[in-house]
Amino acid sequence: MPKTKYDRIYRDLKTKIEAGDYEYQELLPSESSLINEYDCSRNTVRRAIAALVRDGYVQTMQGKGVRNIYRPLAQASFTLGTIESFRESAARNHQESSTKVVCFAELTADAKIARKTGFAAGSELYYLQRVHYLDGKALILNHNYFLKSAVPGLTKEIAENSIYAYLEHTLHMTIVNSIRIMTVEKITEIDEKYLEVNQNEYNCLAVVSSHTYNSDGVMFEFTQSRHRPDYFRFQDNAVRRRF
Amino acid sequence: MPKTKYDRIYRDLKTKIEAGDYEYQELLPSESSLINEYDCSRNTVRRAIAALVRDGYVQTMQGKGVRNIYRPLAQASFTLGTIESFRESAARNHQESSTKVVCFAELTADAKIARKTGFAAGSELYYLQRVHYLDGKALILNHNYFLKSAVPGLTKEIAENSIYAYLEHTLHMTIVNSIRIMTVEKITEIDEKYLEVNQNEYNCLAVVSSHTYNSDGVMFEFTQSRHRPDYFRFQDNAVRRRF
DNA sequence: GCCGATTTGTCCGTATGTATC
DNA sequence: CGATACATACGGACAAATCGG
Repeated sequence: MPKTKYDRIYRDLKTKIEAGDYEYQELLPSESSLINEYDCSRNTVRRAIAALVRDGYVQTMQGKGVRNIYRPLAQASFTLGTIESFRESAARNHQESSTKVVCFAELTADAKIARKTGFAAGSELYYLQRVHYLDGKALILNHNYFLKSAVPGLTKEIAENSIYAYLEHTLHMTIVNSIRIMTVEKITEIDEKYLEVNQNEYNCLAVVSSHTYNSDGVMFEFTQSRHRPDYFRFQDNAVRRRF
Repeated sequence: MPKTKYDRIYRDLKTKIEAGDYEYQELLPSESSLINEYDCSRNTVRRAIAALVRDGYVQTMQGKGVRNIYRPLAQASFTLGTIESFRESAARNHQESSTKVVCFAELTADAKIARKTGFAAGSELYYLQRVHYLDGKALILNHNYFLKSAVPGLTKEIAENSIYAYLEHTLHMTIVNSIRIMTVEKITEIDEKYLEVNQNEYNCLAVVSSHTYNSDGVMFEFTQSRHRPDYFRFQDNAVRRRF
């Protein structure tokens, strides 16, 4: 599966760390021994290690070595920094997932929708409402807007499964990056209807709005994900920039 | 100020992009012309560009070039992926900030605190409650726990200003990374007291819990930041991993 | 305190592959 | 098809930090 050399090394080390091959705080093998082990250049090893640093798995110390700081998560959570479909993060957390399409429509963006989504007014769009279930519980209500010209042939059946699999494997689109904003908003009647939250308990929910781009540089998706507050959980590894 | 060559290039390009030197969707100069412009190797240019990709400023396209996708933010927000002190993000957003220490205590971690913070039971800790103000409004209630052995000599006066400045410039500590979890929690009386939120309007708030490590690999800080929901706003640029 | 060995950090040059135009 | 552009990979040199003798 790994297409490149550094990816193979990255995955191999990551698997070993997750399996507990290195103690918490233990040093990994030095770069030079990894070079021998994987029969590659120093740059290639360093690239794999840099990816582990970004993941929060290890930290590097000049003159000392590379330390394992990985701690298994106590609870399942979504991740920041990388794009994952709902199905993918469910699989990563070893959870059962399913998706129900409660609305599938085609529309033309008016001024209000344009302002809300960032698409140009007049754009032809698919508009979907989808509910994501994890281990049988309704957790997320998604409002998806897809640019029809970039995502032709979308159907309700595809949306019940994985839209991203359709984009990547059938349309051969390359998804590149997604700019996301997380906020907290008041709960609405629609939220209540699909997410079965008791307003007396929680009167707001977590909202993740995202603008997603493909390799042609076109923003092809705007999505607003409304998360049940009691199950909302995002994880992030932040690094200090030292310049 | 930039200590390395790739940092100088990174900052220079970033400044130009923010200043609007390149149109949205316009291509940046090719790697080879940047090599000439900055008189450096290809690796160095690529490293600077990789940092801009991570920031969500540009996207690279094999065979085509590097496209500017930077859009100035409509609203101020905190960032994910990088560690910023409250003062630093306020400055980035051109906002006035101040901090009030409402509790400064020293304590020894019992079993309950150990479970909550991740410090070993018996650890000597500083415990602080601080309220952060932005443009005069109380936005964040922070519960900080610092490991006394790693952060000696902390005082209320230091905490009123910038603890991170003290850590980095006085103690010469190197802050490396921070593992953060974002959740939504019910509002408490303490929150209400300091953040002046009307419970009828919002009965919950956004909580960011973080475990922060220094270059010795010790977790020296656990912080729970409780954000006023109506001003909570975090931004993230996620990339699709393509392997 | 010094020195040498080890380890990571920065930077360079080159070769080859792949995608675009 | 050739020229251009980014992607991967290799190898080498020197700097900076750490550690043990």
